[in-house]
Amino acid sequence: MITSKKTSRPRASKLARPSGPARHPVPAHVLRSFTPARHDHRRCVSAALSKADATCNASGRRLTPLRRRVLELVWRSHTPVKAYDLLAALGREREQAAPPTVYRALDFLLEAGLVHRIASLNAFVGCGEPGPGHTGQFLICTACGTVAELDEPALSKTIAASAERLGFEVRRETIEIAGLCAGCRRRGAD
Amino acid sequence: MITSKKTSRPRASKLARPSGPARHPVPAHVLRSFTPARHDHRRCVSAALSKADATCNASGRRLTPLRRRVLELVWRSHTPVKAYDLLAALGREREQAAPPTVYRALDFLLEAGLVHRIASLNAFVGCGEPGPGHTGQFLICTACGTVAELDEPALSKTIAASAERLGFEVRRETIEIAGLCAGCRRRGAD
DNA sequence: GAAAACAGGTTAGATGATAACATCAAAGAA
DNA sequence: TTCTTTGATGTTATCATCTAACCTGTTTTC
Repeated sequence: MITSKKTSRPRASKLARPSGPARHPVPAHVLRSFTPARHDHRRCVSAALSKADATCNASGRRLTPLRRRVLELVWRSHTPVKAYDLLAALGREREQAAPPTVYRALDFLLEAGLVHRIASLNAFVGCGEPGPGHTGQFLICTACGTVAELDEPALSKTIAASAERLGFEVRRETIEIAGLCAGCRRRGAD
Repeated sequence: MITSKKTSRPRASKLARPSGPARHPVPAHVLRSFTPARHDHRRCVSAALSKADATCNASGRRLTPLRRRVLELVWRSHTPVKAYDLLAALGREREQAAPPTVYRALDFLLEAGLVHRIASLNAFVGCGEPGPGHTGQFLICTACGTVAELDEPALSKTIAASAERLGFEVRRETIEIAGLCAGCRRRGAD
């Protein structure tokens, strides 16, 4: 995952989202869209880190160098990243890196709402719109591995209605939809 | 899980669902409801096994003694069962029981649609309405551990609509809603 | 009855996650 | 400032979950 990251090309400074006639314009409820084929991923990552700095400052949380570094590694890829891949990446750049190092950082980032855990993959993705309250709704492409994050109130509303009828009190929603993203369908991925 | 199963009382042969004025009558889209406090669980399990026999016969799959036994162990409890609890239970009744024994049986049962995997718990539950095509929608009570399975077309429809707008082709839905069931709320569980 | 396909046993190990305790640094109180 | 408390991380060990690979025996199919 981490190892297979495509080296981003700094000079391809098109807009982050292609300006041509997109076949599937990104609706407003999409917190994190599928990766445009070519985009300046450096910008993508640094934007995420800036947001993280801001939200941590605002909430009085300490985004330490280690935590920030783990967040950066998570954002390095648009596909979910495994804890042990993070561990390996950390191990390459510093002496000390044991499982608790990574898991503690991830716990912090999860709690701060900066990353999400994808239960069906045992993996983690950066959150496109950090902050409390929004729940995980994900579309996961099984071909390219990319994840899009939704915040679809209609979905939560439907769930709430269904739960209501059974007298069930909703606390946490795990919604992970696996399938094929538009790009992979177009190029005929299975 | 397996170890903490309540011994079912064979003589309490009320109906499986209480006939009194239920506060939350079970709607039709509920494939597997929260356990009524008292029900003849033996009947519950044997019904599941009969259904399994039937669907396997119909589809030409071989529900071997081992697979059938694992399915029975899964159904022993209305809460999701962990693979290693199954392994321990098997180990008590036969010599040979290693992880692959259980995981292979579970793979078969998953494929046959006889059990579901709850990704957020790394655990398995029996499927209330075996057969292909229906996707996992679960309400999970964090207090008593019981799981209800839904087949709420409105939910799938909402997801389909959302995916459609992004050109995403849905293949598999993982919907796991954690919270409190009616019973646990009533008795004031946290 | 031989070949092929399938079920299961067995060994080993990869991957995922946590407990428990030690150390050091930052933040707040005296 | 110095002391004290809290929080972050290092370190070791272990538990939990899942899979690969290879082998044996049993059905199924031809």
